[in-house]
Amino acid sequence: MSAHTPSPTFRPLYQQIKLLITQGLVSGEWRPGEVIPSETDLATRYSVSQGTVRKAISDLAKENLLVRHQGKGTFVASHNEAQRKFHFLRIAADKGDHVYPEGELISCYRGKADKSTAKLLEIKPGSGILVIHRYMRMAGNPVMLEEIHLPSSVFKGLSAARINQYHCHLYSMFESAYQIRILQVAEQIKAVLADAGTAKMMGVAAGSPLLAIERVSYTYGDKPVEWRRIYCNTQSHSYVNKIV
Amino acid sequence: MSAHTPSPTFRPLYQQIKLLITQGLVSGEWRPGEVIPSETDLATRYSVSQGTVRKAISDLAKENLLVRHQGKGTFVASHNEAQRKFHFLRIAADKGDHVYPEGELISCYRGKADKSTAKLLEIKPGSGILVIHRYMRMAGNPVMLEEIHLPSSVFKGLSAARINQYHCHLYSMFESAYQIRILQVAEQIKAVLADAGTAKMMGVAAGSPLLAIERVSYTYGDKPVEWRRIYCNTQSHSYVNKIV
DNA sequence: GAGTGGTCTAGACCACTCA
DNA sequence: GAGTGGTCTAGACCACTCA
Repeated sequence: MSAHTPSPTFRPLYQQIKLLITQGLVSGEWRPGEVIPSETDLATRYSVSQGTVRKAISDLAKENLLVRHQGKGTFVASHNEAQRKFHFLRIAADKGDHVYPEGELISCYRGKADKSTAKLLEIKPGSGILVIHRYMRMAGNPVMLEEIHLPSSVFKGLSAARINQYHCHLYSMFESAYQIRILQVAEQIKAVLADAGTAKMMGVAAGSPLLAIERVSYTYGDKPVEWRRIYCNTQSHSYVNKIV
Repeated sequence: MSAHTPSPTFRPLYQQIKLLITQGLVSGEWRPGEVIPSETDLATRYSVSQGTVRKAISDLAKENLLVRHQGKGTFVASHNEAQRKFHFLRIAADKGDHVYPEGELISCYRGKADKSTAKLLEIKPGSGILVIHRYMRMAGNPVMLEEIHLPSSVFKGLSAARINQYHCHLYSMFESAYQIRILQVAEQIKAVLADAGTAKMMGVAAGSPLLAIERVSYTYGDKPVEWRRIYCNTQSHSYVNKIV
């Protein structure tokens, strides 16, 4: 690979290396939790200096695609890691320890994308989707009620059985069963009043205040692969956010 | 400055440089919006290579303390920059453009910190505090109602007049008038029902759902310098969050 | 002790800004 | 054209991990 190419096609070498490494991740050459080749190996493979590979890896680590461990190597990030479990789950009990909620599948069925769902998932209206309802329980109480929409073209063969097989850990299942890694989520949060049906399911009085969170989740290349609506009982839990 | 110092006192040079630069920011040697010396100048000043200064600056830029502009120099970050205006303000209208809300001061008075306020601000109970009430209006409507608590030991001589002088841009005022730069905020969000008084002030029916956001804001060294409670009407606005 | 990532240097050259 | 940050290299040595 040549050093600098002149403008206007100028693109730094390390960005090209980032793309090559990302391709290795997308293609599954290196899978979540696995170690990738060392910096020096990648440097010879791509015919660049170790410093250039290093910059590419640093960026990818910053973007949470890779995790570096001094002395051990660089690993493909995974939702199975402890510190990632809470990364996209910003609900915490006001008192007590930070306990990971237990998912409980309510239902899973096939349907067609309506106009707004299609727009959010960037698919054609009428395309097949999967609709999943589940509880997230904390200390046994149903703190969240979720309605999850997935494009069935991406999640082929997904069923209630498979969800339960992964103990309702959806993002881990996306990774392991479909090689879909969630990298980013965008949320819109509102305060709403619980309607009769939702209230009953969540064990609160009708008209209770709930957080209504709409989330779209993105994988490589900013491709949306999930949208969900979450109702959250904030009686004794809060949505926590840290902005730096 | 010597190259590597042996363990156990080992601390990378670039981290020491980060500290030195941060001290220049805290002391006011370089003020928000101003340019700091070039990488080569800092390298000679601190007797390290330009690469080491560069790594220190990169980190500080990543932490939003500095902003780099190729060809121009490295600048001290400021809340007056356009892209920072919305950084800590995650409320957006569901429809229409991204308009910055107008602040409207309701009241500003002195008080004493109760136990919980003291704990959040890390001051002694009974210490003097300033309490500020204000609206944040979007397109004229009071979308947010805020109750802001500041330690008076930090914000000496703060008054309604000074707040209005800065057009209710509090974080800009913190910077310009008190050299306090907000670097990080931690929020807890709940859904609540509007009580009669709050409802009246916000122009909604009593019992309407509102977001209740509790925010603690931190400056250099993770020092808390503000806590506020925000009530937000999410009828036609949302709290937006992007998690990467 | 071999292999990994982490730090640091000195030097080259490029892209961008501004006068 | 001078000055800034941005990229890239080659090489040295350090801290950490694991067998």
